Amino acid sequence: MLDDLDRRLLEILIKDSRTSLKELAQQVGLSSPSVAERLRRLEDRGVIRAFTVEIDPQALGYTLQAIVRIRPLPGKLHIVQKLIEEIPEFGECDKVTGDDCFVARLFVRSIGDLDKLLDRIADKAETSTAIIKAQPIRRRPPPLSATAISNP
Amino acid sequence: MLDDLDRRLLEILIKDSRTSLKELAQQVGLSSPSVAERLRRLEDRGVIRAFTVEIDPQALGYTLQAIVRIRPLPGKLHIVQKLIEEIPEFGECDKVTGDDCFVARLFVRSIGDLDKLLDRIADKAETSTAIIKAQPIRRRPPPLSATAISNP
DNA sequence: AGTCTTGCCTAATTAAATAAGGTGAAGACG
DNA sequence: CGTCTTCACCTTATTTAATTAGGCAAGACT
Repeated sequence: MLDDLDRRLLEILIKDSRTSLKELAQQVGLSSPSVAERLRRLEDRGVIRAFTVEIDPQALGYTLQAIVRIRPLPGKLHIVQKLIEEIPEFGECDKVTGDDCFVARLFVRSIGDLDKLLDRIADKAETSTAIIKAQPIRRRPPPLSATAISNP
Repeated sequence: MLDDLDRRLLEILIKDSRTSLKELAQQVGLSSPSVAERLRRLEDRGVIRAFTVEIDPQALGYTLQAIVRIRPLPGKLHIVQKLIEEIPEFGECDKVTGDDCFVARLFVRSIGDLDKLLDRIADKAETSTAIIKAQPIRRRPPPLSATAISNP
């Protein structure tokens, strides 16, 4: 699937996607056109979904994050999903097995805003909210090479 | 905090962080050195945390994701946290208020791997696992400008 | 009023990305 | 068993972008 060079290129790009082809090339021992070609293929294959910037919510005034578990009332599932998608403060939402149909992440500037946002869903779903106190692991990609578990 | 030009630059970079300074410059009506300077300052201020690539877990064989709620047994909190951090399949972990001390995202290649991973925590914490069936909202940054809620 | 700072500009320089064309090894096939 | 094709890579030349240096104007500060 991925060879060792691909993995090394990805590791570097995850840390800094602005790394030049030249720099990438010498780190892995290829020429820059070869690196360019590999990257193009990683994108084509969908391994690299996007080149992007990571924004710090705190720096934007979003000092509070919460995990919200959402159980739409009977018949309200689709309306609830649409509603969530349209609220930009939801920074992530997963539809999961179990009673809590959705698990979502909410970015807010204050507890007041949290309350206001949850009110907008309150008549269509039950919610349980947990305020995030710390982030032991911030978003990171899955392992690129075999791990203790996936390849024992 | 951020002016309108900063926001427009960020919006473009979020979509594609490889956008050239020249391109950015003409999109917002500045010269490229000016854009370069603004980006530098956005980084210095910590608004832009990093330039990175988004990896597709599926393309790497991680076809399954789960949300795991973790309640460490008495006295095991730190050990559990350390354990989680060291398992690369955890792609995210938040420490939250409430009974479920941690809420984490797990990337796995199979149900079997999920089971093996949870076993490694089983003697130190209680866990509740929800398999992700769909992702109505994939990771996205908080809103850059005022919203209905945060500025009513 | 004078001067400092800030944010921007243009022009020149340096550096990087891309395009074109060639080489050699591995596997496919007559 | 040899030849042909494909593939991944290389180097070099060209194009394009980033950076540096220096200057200008507006608003803040003394």
